Amino acid sequence: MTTTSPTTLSIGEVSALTGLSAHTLRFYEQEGLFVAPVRRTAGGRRCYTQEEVEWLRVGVKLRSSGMPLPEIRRYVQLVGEGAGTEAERLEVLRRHEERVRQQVADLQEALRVIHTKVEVYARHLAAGTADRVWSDGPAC
Amino acid sequence: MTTTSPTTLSIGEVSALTGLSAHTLRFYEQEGLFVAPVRRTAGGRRCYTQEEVEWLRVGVKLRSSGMPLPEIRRYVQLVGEGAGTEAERLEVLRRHEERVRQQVADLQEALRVIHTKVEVYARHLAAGTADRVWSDGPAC
DNA sequence: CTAGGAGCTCGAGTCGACTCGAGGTCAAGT
DNA sequence: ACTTGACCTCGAGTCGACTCGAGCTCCTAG
Repeated sequence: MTTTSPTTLSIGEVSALTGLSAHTLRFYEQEGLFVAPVRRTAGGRRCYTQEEVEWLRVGVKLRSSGMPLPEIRRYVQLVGEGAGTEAERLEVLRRHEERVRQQVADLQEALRVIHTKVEVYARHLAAGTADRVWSDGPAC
Repeated sequence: MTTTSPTTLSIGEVSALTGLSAHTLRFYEQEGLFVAPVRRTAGGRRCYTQEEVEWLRVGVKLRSSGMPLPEIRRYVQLVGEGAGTEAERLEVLRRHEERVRQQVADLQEALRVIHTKVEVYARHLAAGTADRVWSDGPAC
């Protein structure tokens, strides 16, 4: 991957740094997930600033926690509008935070159910090694 | 929705009970998420047993925690094969349990990042009410 | 006996977020 | 000058899990 000046990074470098593919980085730009289009070199190649990479680190967490692209775009757009939009940005983030907390709670509930089942199987297998494992009751 | 005998349930009843749509219940059946095809009335309508509904409660948790249909199908198939497959069933469940734990951990990490950002905005807004909110440093 | 709601099958459509490929350009080492 | 590998754009394809609709049948209450 191309190496760029000390303060600026090629798409390949950013890809390595963020774990996003170059394809995805271009896609995100096109989807408006950067405050402004990424700057280009004379030859037309993207060069990312440190700040953009910083934002990507956050953006990746927003995505991986399930924030839809349109909502991220909205947030970015607010940032782009500058001062005065902070309250709404906060609201967007808070709403998402709440959703993630709910998600975690739901997963933990699922985990409870799954783990119970795991325990049942584990117990029966431990008890029945070299023996017939229970064949009564619901089979699943 | 049609009401059925005391021990058996119509698709509408099961839908109400599990939160899955009738469409989805049929889809699941076709995808092999039941040990055997659901029994039918003389008129060709599905009638679910209590046991099947019991299983759906578990199945729903597996799905909602992200287990892919093919893996659920595999588990169901093992159940269908009867005694002797318990060890593999356990393994399938354990593998999924592990994935869910990882998912939770990832979400919690994302939550940490998001919450930090929320706090930053909250603090700045609290400090700057009726004043200009910070306009220095990275804008996002 | 008839009306209307619940079910049935089958095939097609949707949705979001990538992911890929073709066909070309740019740049750095030899 | 050439080769090679990283980039570029644009449009199309993929994937999983539903979701919907058309056109038909069934059943029960009035």
